[in-house]
Amino acid sequence: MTTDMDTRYEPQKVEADIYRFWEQRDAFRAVVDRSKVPYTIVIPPPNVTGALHMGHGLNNTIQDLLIRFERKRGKAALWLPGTDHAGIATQNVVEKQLMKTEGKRRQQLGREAFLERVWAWKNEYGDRILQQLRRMGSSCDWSRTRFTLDDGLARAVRHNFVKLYREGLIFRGKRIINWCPRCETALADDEVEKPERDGHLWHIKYPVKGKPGTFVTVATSRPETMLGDLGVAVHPDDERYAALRGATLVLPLLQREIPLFTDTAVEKDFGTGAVKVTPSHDPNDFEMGARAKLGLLRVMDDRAVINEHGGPYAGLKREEARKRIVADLDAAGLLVKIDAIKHAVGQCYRCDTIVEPIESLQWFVKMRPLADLALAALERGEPQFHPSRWAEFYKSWLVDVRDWCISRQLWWGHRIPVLWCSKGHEFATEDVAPTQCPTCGDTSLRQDEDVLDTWFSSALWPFSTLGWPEKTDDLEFFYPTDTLSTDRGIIFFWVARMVMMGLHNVGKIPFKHVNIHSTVLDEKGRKMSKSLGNGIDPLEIIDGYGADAMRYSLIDLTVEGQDTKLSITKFEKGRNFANKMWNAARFAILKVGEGAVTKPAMLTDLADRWILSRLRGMVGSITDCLADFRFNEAAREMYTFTWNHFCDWYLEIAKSRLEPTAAPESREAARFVVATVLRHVMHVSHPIMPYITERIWQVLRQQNWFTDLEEACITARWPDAATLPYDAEADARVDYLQELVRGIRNARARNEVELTKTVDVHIAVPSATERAALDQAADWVEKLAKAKLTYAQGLKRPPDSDVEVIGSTELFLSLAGLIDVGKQRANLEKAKAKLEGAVKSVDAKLGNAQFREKAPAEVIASEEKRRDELKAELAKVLANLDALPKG
RNA sequence: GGGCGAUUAGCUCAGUUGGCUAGAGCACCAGCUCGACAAGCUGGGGGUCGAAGGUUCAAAUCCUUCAUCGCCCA
Repeated sequence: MTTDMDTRYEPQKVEADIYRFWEQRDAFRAVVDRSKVPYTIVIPPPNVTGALHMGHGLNNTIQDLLIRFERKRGKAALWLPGTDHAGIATQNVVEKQLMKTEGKRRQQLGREAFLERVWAWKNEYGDRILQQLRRMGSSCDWSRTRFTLDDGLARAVRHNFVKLYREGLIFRGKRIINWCPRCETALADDEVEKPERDGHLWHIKYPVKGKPGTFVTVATSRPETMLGDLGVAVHPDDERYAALRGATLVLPLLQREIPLFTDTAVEKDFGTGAVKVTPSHDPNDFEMGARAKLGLLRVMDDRAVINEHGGPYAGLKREEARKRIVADLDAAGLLVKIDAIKHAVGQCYRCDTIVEPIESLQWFVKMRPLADLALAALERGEPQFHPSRWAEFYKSWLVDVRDWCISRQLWWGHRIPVLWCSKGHEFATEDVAPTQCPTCGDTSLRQDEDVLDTWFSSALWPFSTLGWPEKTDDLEFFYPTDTLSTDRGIIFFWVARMVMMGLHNVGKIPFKHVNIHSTVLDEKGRKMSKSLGNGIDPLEIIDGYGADAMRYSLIDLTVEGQDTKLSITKFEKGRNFANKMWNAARFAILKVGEGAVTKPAMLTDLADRWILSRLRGMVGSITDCLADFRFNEAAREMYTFTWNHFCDWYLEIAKSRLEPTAAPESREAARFVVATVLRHVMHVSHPIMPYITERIWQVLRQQNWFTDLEEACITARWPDAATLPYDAEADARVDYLQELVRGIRNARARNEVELTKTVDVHIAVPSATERAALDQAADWVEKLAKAKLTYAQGLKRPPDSDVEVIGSTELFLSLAGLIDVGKQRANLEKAKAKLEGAVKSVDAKLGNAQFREKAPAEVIASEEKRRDELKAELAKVLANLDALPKG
């Protein structure tokens, strides 16, 4: 890195070098250090198949800024990275590749050979997303990178499974599960998406046996399931069917005889009040069928093709079977009517294929006891959600929790550690290669073919990555973690399950805070998705605008709890800000030059006192904002301070004092102030904009301004606002002087005075206070306003001048020959109207007896003060208006 | 059907616990190459805060109802 600074900040030239610099210094590594307070974040592990998208961009910016902030605050900060094996998604990718390149299905290859292919794929592409995270500037401790299928995590998964199995919290049973016929696996309830779509409700007549001409009409949105009907249910109180109780119906098309039975779960008022019952293909029917002991009858295979129980429809895909069945019913005169309806149809969250509810033998986790642990923790306020409303959302799921189907008919994943011996004994074991049955010693063993839901391993992530089930130093020191930042979409999938497993296994919640970040939408407010092609690639933004610009813009745009609408042009703000910061530093370095800056014994200059006081406010505020999850406020603070206060005002004021010709004492003070401000701005901007601040920091080091400037910004200790001076007088005086400068500029613009021309300005100040302010700063007011000032109390208005009233101060701009009475009058009339309106509203308020009686004293006092000020200002405006030549 | 969120300038959004004349960025208009920055500087125009009620001395802010949009659950 060199000190040469281009006139524009060019992130492409420096980011890679800076990242290397941090890595060479081992700056991201977290060490167990009991003299420090730990601060831990575990990354939500992205899928190995994934590519960085803007949601990752935002979430990882948040995590990185928290980690950088806490690291700079002196904590032992650990950001633990890694990836998730993503069972279905990864298996799909490799299956597709296999089909494309070799025309083979995985079954043709066999389990072992196929898994070799997946591992090969993972080893080649699996860390692509981690490389992309580096581009963003993510300061993860890469030495601790974990993968949900690596040995340690596999061990944790087996340990957890066996523990839950022995505790009776994992069981195997026949239930209706969601089956994806494309992925050929079971899915958990929350892996099914249910968008509303157009469908039909077919009303079908089922003939009553032995009563020709008598029918019971049922309605269904899935007519093909009638092949599996084992009964028709009505409510026991439904008078319409009282006469038919105990009747037998004849299932159309198959002529199967099925009973009409009663069940209180039937809704009398819905449709005809009679429902067809297909126990193997619907969760409600499964329950009713069990109560009525109807038995089970699956009519579809794992690829949603009608099986041998479907009679003439055997061999048809479900869609084709539906068409044929409807046509045949119609031909038989059994189709009463077809209603168009809108209904929610389940589809696979990985491939969008319509999910088939099917009766199947699967492994489940009994969730109630675990959810109760999480609910009890929530009562204690653990974890804390940001924004807090998500706690309710999370709670609602825990209250209504259902058992979790954890077996998947996939090959890529953690194999279920349950075995059976040839005598039929079942056992679960942590042993990877068990040789005999613990019950009978039989050595002929068969392991369950299925693997576990990916979320089963993700649920252990905050502690399995720290060494659990071993009692490691890492686990003891870094657990519970501090903050989990994630998307609201996986509060149930992941957050809730981590909490339950953390409480159950480690006895402590896995994280103290859960930050639910915004959802990133496109400029039209739609979710960014591959299929819409409306995503913005973070890497393109980094290439074009720089990582800091992307990070800054994302944080600036993202209000806690609101979704973020994004378009490429939004990143210009971040880029422009980085450029501004760069140029401020460039200017400072140019003018302050090399060599030590020394703190003056006393700060005398008003502008110096003012900017340091503002700096104090900004540092304190950003510290609070970052500690309090108000990131966009922090972004705005640094922007306003750097751009408006520091660049627009302080640097402009200090320019002449930094010239070599300036008085040495004044110049030294200005050098000190510029250097100090810059140093602090780099500190507090670092969490959001790490690259540019580190780059500038390195240039500052070469300037040798400070003997105590740490070697790297990333690890330099976060500043304490309390060490900076608070100066109310300077704040107030500079506010006033800024008003004067703006007033003069305004009058100049109104009168079209050329920018190069210095104008004479007479200022009638109302009191000694304002005079004192001008005594301290007239030089820079003159410079910034391009004016020659004369000021005193009670100064009269010179001839040929325009006036600007600022509170109780009058500014008279001498305009020999250029005076335009019309413009002056318009200006004063406008001021008059505005002031009169304000005075009227204040008078109304103060004239109200209720207000005087009930409002707090300080509010009344401030209103009175305001009224006096407004009236004084109005009086001056009126007097000046009066003095204008008539006509 | 139930729950949550949103509605503020042309656009995208801020606006703490109710308390000055409601702010910013972009866009727009006018003027600026003045030795940090045109990705810039200076000045300016632009809003009855979705609607209607209510509480209050005081409402963008609290309450009720309604409208529109979005998300989640059934």
